[in-house]
Amino acid sequence: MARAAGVSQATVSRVLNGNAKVDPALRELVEAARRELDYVPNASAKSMRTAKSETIGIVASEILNPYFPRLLDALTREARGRGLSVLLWNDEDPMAPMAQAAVAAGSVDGVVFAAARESTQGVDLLAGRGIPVMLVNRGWRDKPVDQVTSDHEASGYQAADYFLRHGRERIATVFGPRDTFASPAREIGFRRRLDEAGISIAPERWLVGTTSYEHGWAAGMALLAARPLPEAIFCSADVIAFGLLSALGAQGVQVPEEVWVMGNDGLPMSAWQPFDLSTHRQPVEDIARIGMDRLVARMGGAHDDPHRILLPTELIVRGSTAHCA
Amino acid sequence: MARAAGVSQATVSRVLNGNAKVDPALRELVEAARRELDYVPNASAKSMRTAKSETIGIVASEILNPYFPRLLDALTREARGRGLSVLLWNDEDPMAPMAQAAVAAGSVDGVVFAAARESTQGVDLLAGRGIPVMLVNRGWRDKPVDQVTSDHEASGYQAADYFLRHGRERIATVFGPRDTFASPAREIGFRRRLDEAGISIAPERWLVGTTSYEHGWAAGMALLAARPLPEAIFCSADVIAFGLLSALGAQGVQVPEEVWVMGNDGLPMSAWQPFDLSTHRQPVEDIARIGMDRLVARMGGAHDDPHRILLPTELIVRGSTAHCA
DNA sequence: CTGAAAGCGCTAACAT
DNA sequence: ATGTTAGCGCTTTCAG
Repeated sequence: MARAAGVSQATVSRVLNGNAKVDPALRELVEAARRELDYVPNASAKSMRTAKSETIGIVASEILNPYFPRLLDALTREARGRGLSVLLWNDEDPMAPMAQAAVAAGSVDGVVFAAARESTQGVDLLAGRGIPVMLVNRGWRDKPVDQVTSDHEASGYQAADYFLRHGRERIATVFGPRDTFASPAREIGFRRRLDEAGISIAPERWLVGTTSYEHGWAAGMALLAARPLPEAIFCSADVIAFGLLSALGAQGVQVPEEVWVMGNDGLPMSAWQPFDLSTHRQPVEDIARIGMDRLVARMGGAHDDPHRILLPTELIVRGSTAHCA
Repeated sequence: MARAAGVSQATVSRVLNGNAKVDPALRELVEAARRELDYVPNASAKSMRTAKSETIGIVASEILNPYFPRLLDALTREARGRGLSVLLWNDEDPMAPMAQAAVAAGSVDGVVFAAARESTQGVDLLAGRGIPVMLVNRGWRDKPVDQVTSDHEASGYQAADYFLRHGRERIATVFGPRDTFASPAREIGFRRRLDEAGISIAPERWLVGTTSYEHGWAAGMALLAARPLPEAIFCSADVIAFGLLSALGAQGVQVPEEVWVMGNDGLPMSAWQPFDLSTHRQPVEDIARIGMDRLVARMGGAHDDPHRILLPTELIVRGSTAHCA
């Protein structure tokens, strides 16, 4: 390439990186040669020399969770907009071994944890070594690690508040796993609002299981077994609510006339007619943008205290709660 | 690392790569030091020296298509099982510029095209330069490029055959975009079976649009406007069928009593009670496994003719067609 | 402002 | 069987 342009290797580097002052004539020579040859600098050589890879890794453990594609789409767009490549690790191990190895090998400059489950050790290992780490949509109050998340606890609180404001006090709830971040936070928020109102829920109406259609279905069947029916049911994830609504429908229970149902996540699917589900929309694009901003700042050497950013969710009222009985 | 183990750099390399014979005592020395230091060889240096990155790229243009997560999950698992890293490019440009740049920079050894749309130019550029390229779930009869895909045309043929075998001859169809691979192939197969039976479909009952719930909904509304209703409707994607079923339901049309509906893809969601959709299941895991096998062979230097592998889909009969009117 | 040269951390050829 | 050495393609001093 330097030969083709008739200049030194150093000049090529200077032109391509735009750092130093180069004579316009030489610059044009280099750029012509680059166009001619479709030249792209070798990433390994550059990375070895600079100790930067211009690549981030994303740790994902739940690609099949219907919540994930939106987040992945947003994250990859943000990365692209910043000239960063994305390594995707489909890894459910809490140690995040693929991330550890890639960081140790210098393959990535930073790591986004998008995994739903609480993989403390993997994050600790990286953060402890000073590697730029970003937690998206995972609250983790005590850890000195950057994190951007929608305010799961507030959305739980607001869901309960919405039920109570509309006079629905005989309530049931269906939650996802306790070893994730979002679901327990929503539980805490929901319970807090109930406590304020002095309302309690019997254990058999406070169900915990997986984040899945199947769990929602099973929960629906279980809740229908006892009378009187709840006036309102909160699900910690839309996909759970889909299963619940399906079970209610299969048993001939009218929503919202007999029971209100509210989900959480704001999946596009929640607007589909058979569900028409009231829910809280998560600001996924904002999470990705702000999170990536922060990660890039860390990779650029920012040494300030970790940020913990909570973004508000937006209540979307649809047919599953809209019409009073 | 060589210093820590008290041996030469070359011996370290030999132990870690396991290629050459090394004295067991020295080997143990090296391995002890590696455990001690958590040493991982620098990926850039290795890559520069070997001109291999042990990384593949995946070109994806439709992360939000509900079909995609299963494929991505399967592909990343297969890659991990082979010790390959995965760069994900969320890129809807037909030239696949991110893939071009990464290949030119030596960042990847091979490229999987998982994009639904027909991005001919990007594939041509890579394949023309002899880069290992794999097309998953995209038929491309004429191109000298490896490809593994479910047999979209056969699944269309079988869907029509199923309708006709059950005496459903007043048929409507709802397809996805013509500039993709899967949908037109399904169209061709479906039409071929109809032609064999001498059955034709009026243009207003042969709808083409996007692969989306919304298109399915709109198609449903359009098809309901004319009487008599079709006896059976084929959708080229499950997600279209979801919209169609929703529209039929909203208009009080009974499925399957009044109309049969069949989808295509075999999404897990198609089993959900509100849809209970007959469909063709794509062998996504097999596609990923066989495709990755082939790509790895190419990256290993295989120079034989491109493979074009068609995998059969499996008809799943559910409530949307099961019960005769 | 430009070129020459060193060196990033590996692997492979060569020498022992 | 092991060590020594060259060199992959860049960026960055350092001279000029």
